[in-house]
Amino acid sequence: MESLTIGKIARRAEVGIETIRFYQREGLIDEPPRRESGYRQYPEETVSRLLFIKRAKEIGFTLREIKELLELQIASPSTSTCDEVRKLAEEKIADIRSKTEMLRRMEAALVELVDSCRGRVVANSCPILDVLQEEKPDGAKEIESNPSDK
Amino acid sequence: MESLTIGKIARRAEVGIETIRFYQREGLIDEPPRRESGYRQYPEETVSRLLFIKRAKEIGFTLREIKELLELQIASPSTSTCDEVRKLAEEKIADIRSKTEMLRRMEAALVELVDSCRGRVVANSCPILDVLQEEKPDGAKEIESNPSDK
DNA sequence: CTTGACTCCGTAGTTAGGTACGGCCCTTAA
DNA sequence: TTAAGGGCCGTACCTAACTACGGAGTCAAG
Repeated sequence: MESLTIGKIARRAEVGIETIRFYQREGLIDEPPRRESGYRQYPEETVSRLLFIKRAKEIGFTLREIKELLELQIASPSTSTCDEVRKLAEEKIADIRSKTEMLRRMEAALVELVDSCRGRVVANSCPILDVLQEEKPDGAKEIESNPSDK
Repeated sequence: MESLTIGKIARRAEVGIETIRFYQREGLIDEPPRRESGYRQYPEETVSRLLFIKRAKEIGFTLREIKELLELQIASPSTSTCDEVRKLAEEKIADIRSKTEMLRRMEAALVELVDSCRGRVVANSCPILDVLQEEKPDGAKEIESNPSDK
């Protein structure tokens, strides 16, 4: 009763039908049950999955990474993978924090830019690139002792 | 004196030489001055630019978008563009906030996952996809009155 | 019971973003 | 002064992630 054709989930998730077939081949979407005719029958849930993929792509995850993220939930098969799951999840959290930090800096730089524009003062050198100035708050790391970089 | 060859900035920014030439062609890096021999001479600043591009790519910006971001600083030519600059900057801020929000949700979901793993309770259905459940805190928008989506 | 929209599949083509090649010239340290 | 290691250029190639095609079977509204 609550099953959808590929065309319907495509419209709901705002992706192409071919894209869904592609994700299927790549293992991001499970192979759904079929009618006798061969038509795919998707559960509602698949729409969420597609939306998740879309959003995750927007924040720079590759399909490979997104697949890993999605698999983090289905780690039920063997309980021994719990540590692995935790490890991978922690890696992803680190990725996410790094991305968030960059976004925070970029937002600050852009807000500053907008403010200076509002104040009728067009900053001659807007601070987008300053995003990186702060990259190493202390100069402890990267002493650049590499002699090949003459 | 403070000029670098393409190989040196490539090593400093940890990108390939060919990539730099490619960015040059695409207009993300200005054409630098040359020696009589034709060798490119880059200022230190170019390294920051390359690092910025790298980081911006990691958070899902395309090269086209990154170019726009970089151009937001050099809006000095005509003061009349101030409004345009502000408009574009505000759009980018909105993009950034949307990305940040998705990252915040994903991080929360993963932290929850790690916590439940730690507690020796492997959640049977980990909450990665719940990221989307909250997508519309109120159900006001998207009434889905489209009759073609039968 | 037909007709127009939908779906099937395999395969080929496309775009973004690099990456490699190769023949030749330049630089620099021994 | 020479040889190893850059660097120059144009062009060709590559991977990821789609996107399109086409011929044949299916569904459902009228």
